[in-house]
Amino acid sequence: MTTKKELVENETCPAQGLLKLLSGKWKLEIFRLAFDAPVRFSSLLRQIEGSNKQSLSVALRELEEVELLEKIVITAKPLHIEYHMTPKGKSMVPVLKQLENLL
Amino acid sequence: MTTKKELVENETCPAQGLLKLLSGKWKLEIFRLAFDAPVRFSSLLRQIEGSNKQSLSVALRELEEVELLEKIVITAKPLHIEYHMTPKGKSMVPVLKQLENLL
DNA sequence: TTTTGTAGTCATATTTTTCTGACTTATTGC
DNA sequence: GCAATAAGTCAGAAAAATATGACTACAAAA
Repeated sequence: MTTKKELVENETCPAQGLLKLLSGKWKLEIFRLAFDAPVRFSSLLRQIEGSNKQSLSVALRELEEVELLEKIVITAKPLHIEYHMTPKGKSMVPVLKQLENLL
Repeated sequence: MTTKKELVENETCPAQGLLKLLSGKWKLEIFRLAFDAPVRFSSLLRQIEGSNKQSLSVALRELEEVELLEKIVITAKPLHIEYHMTPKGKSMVPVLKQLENLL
């Protein structure tokens, strides 16, 4: 059995794991949209042009696995699913902003 | 003609470009080693196990292009080449460290 | 002068990531 | 009941990233 911690410890560079959390063609964009408001599968598919079901599906699952997003089933009116940014996700935002300012 | 700035502005998410600077299998490790001391092609090839000439060559060129490393020809004794971390590179280090602490 | 070390390039494989299109299950609106 | 929307899965195709092995050019050492 391989835990998340072991995976990170196997990395030669500690930041590598962190960078990986957001590596992938669509993850960062999904993440940014989720910062503004909870996101939904079907609207992401429409909003993010050039994206596709499969890739978004994988990206959302992985963002969930690393606990940057949380999947929530809304059992109201038109019953749907939302992905919310977690506290861990929120904690990354200021660091990412710093990165932006560096360029 | 496409400038670096245009490329960045085409990104939907501003941090995307930044994350890309260090995306790739070996870049972050090269970058970390270059923080400790200037690095050389042949020693990287020995130090970074699992790596190969081609990939290191490409990674070094790209790190140079985005101005995180600078290539310097040492015309002394055994005439060789060193890659030095630039001020821009150095400025990223504390942000990367913050990222590490986030996990 | 033949070998060794450094710093690569080039063409070609192999691997990994991403995309496409068909299909599924459940709910809701008409 | 019938079509539409939401949220996917799956197999296979295409594209992008990495790796391999052969080769080059130059300098220095034996």
